[in-house]
Parts: sequence; C-alpha cells; structure tokens
Amino acid sequence: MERRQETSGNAHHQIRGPRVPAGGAGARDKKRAAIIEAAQAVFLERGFANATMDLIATTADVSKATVYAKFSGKDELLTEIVASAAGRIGQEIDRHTGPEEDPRTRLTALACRYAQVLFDAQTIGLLRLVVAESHNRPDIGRRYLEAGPLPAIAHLTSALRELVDRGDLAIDDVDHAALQLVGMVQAKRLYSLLDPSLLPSEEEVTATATADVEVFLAAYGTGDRTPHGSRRPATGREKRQKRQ
Amino acid sequence: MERRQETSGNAHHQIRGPRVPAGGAGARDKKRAAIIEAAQAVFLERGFANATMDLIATTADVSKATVYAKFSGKDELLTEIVASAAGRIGQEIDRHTGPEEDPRTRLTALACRYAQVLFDAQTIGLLRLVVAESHNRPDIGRRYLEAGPLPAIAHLTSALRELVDRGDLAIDDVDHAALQLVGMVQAKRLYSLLDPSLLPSEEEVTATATADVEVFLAAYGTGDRTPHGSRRPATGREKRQKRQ
DNA sequence: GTATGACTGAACTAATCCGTTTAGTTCAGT
DNA sequence: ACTGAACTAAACGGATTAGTTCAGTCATAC
Repeated sequence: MERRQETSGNAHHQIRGPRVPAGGAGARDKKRAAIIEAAQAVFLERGFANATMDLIATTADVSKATVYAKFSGKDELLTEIVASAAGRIGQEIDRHTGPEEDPRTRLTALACRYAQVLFDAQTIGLLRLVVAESHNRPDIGRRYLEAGPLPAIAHLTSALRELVDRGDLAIDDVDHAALQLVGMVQAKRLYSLLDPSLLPSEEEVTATATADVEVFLAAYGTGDRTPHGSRRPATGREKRQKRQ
Repeated sequence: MERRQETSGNAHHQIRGPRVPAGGAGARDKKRAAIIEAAQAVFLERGFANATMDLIATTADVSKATVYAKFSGKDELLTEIVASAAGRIGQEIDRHTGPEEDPRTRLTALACRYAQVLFDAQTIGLLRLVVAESHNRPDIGRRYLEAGPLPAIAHLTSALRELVDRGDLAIDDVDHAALQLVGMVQAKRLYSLLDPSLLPSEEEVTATATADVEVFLAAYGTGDRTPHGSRRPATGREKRQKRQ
C-alpha cells in the first residue's frame, strides 16, 4: 500500500500540456494518486455505473492510456478507493480521545466524534457508493465493513469495557451496548442516505449524540455520579433540542 | 443476436399458443402486474443499472413491446416499484398492535414488529436499490422515504405519545425518542446492507429488539412499574441475552 | 547526444442496451 | 368469416462506453 494522498496543489487543471512531472521519480506515484483522487470524485458524484473512464482520466488530467497502465480497470479503481477511503474514516475515529475521567464527558466526546464522522458528506457518499455495489460485488461490501464500521465499533466496545472495568458503567453485553449507542447516534443516517438534502447540521448532530448518551447512561450508568433521587440527571444542563 | 431460444419447442409452459388472457378485460392489468413483479425481481437481483429490459420482459413472460406499451421506460418501472413496495412495507408496520396495557409488552411488541420488517430480506434489498439510485434521482429516495420510513416513524411516535399521555413514559422530545428506539433496533441493518450474508436470524432480531426496549425504558420509563431503589429494573427478570 | 520509458491524444474495436419498428398472430365480440 | 385491439418475435438504429492500440512527444539517465 503506497498511498500518496497528497492533498496539496496537485496542478488541478493545467491549461495546456505542460508535462510537469519534474519530480522524476515521484511523478509516477503522483499520477497514480491523481487518478485515485479523480476516480473517487467521479464515483462519488455519479455513482459507479454512471462514471466513465474517460471522465476519470480527464478529471485526473491524464490520458486514458495512463489510467489503464496503472490500473487493470474500473473495478480495481473502485476497490482501491473503497479500501483507502474506508481506512481513512476508520483512522479518524480511532484517534484517541483524551482520558476524561468523567464517564459522561468521555462518552459524549466519543459519541460526538462518531456522529461527526458518520454524518460527514463524504462518508455518506462513500457509503452510498458501496451499498450500491455491494450487491453485485460482495467483496466490496465486506472490505468496506472490515476497514471502517467494524474497527470503529470495536474501538467503541473497548472504550466501554474500560469504563465497565473502572466501575463507571454496568453492562452485561458490551458488544451489544456499543451497537445500541451507535444505533442511536446514526439513526438519521438513513435519511441522509436516501436524500442528501436531509443531511443534518453539525450542531444538530452533536446535540443528538449528546442526548443519546443520556439515554445510554440512564440504562447502563452506575449511580455513582448522578444524584440518587432522579432517574435521569434532571437535564437541567441543557434543553435537549426540541425540533428535529 | 440475443436470446435465440424460442426457435423450436422450448416454450417454458403454455405449450401452444394459449395466450392466457382469456379474461379479456382483466388481462391487461394482469400483464401489467406481471411486468411490475418481474421488474421488481430483476431490479432486486441485479440492481437498476444492470437490469435489462429484455430480461424483465422475458421474466414477465411478455414481449418487450408490451412492456413499452404499458410503461414509458425503465425509469417509470423503477418509480412504480418503489412506490408500491415501500407502501406495502409501511402498511405492514402500520397494522395496529393489540392495545396492551403494560407499556413494556406494548413497546416490545412494537419494536419486534419493526425489527422483523426492517430486517426482512426483501426490505433490505429494496432499500439497497433505492439508496443506489437516490443519488442520481433524488425523487426516488424522497418518494421511498415518504412512503415507508417516515410514516413508520410517525406511527411509532404517536404510539409513544399515547404512552406518555397515559403516564407510562416520561419523554420530552417524543420525535427524537422514537428515532432513538428505531435507531437501536436497526443498528445492524448497515451490516446486512453491506453484506447480505450477515442478515441476522429472526430470533436474534427479536432478542435484540427486546433488549433495546429495556434500555429505552430505563431512560424514559416512569418508575411506576419498576422498584424505586434501583435505577434499572435489576435485570433479574430475564438474562438480557448474552450473544450478539 | 542518444537511448529509455513514461506519457499523450486520438482513433478504433467490440459489446451492451434502450427504445422503436415491423410483420405476423391470437382472440373476443359480432 | 370479419374486424380491431392486444400481443409476440425479431431485428434494427443509435448511443454509450470499457478497454486497446499506436505513432509521436518529452524528460531524464547514461
């Protein structure tokens, strides 16, 4: 895996054929990265079936022959993109959160991070792409799952287990609990998947995630931190957003 | 070029020209229905882009010309299917549950019904189809949303409100609470969407839904039914299934 | 100063597939 | 038996597109 990523000024559209390789050695990898980037953009914008190799080549500022020199075909391009993008998403989630001592703040931070990533427009777009193709190419769906969602949920599970061991949570089935939390956080993802214009705002996402953590804590929190009398922390802290 | 098959004696069924119409009047609608059914099967099996009109016609035991006599084209076929299938799913959920008095049993019944429908293989297949196309055809996604998920969640919301009015639940934002419950119930749907072989068993689905209701009740249930001392119902009632 | 090898651009092949058309067939009602 | 509407089978037009080929261009290595 020699991913190049290279987000900087990659000669977006140089008007006329100034072959800019210049780098000599790195030129090859640069073209390769440009092709991947272009393919991702085109796939995300038009879907796999409606994406043409000509457009990908044009977008990458590269001849079609070069595309086929570096990739065996459209399929390989797709798998390459799924692997790299899903991995990037997984990494984004995997970044360590500060070792908050308060379980509520820790969980809220975790949930908000998940929510932000899950509702990122690019994440949604990639997911749509993968879902669309996973029927005809089971390996694609599997690969995405194993590079993104599965590690992410595993990460959350281990975080929960840590809190359980510390006595901050009381959970029988940690795996399922993680799934429940993620389920709540991503409940509206289906909407965005079906109609991109319904993608919620950043504030809405974090507000929802925060409220979800409260439900989670009501079920699994040990009473240690919240006053004995009220079953829920009284929610005086914030208004728990009203409209959706 | 394609499909030479009809030369001599294959003729699936109907050995010799008994063009089934017979009914005269109803024949038209019958063919129409057959085409829709065939199109749904083909779309679900191969996806929209990979489905050919020839195959749909063949599957419906109808000539391609007839397909075009009844539908303007592939697109109309798709919208027709999405509308009818999504509506069918919505109805399935909308069926009244018995007026259970115990909120726990009522919620569990509701959640299980939702879970069963949401994890039905056909539901998942249709969803995948719609998600795949919703990018290029926003109307498709919107239409599906309005025929299926949105009414379903509205139904759940009103059920929750009923329980709130009765004093069985304490919920500030009923809309969001409904979303939370559904979110938990359908948490694993993403997996099935990405890899059909991961579709959970019926038992697993109901077990998960039941456990999810417990979390929901821990957060929103009024103490009326559960002892005051413990924040959670002590879980002695049932083992809260171990395996995922 | 030339050999090397990546890259280009453009034409080309071959296949697919939507939607149309045509020529002929079946069937209900009269 | 005749008519007209619906249907069928088959071929076709036209458009798109994946993937190939190749002569020529350029930068660098030697």
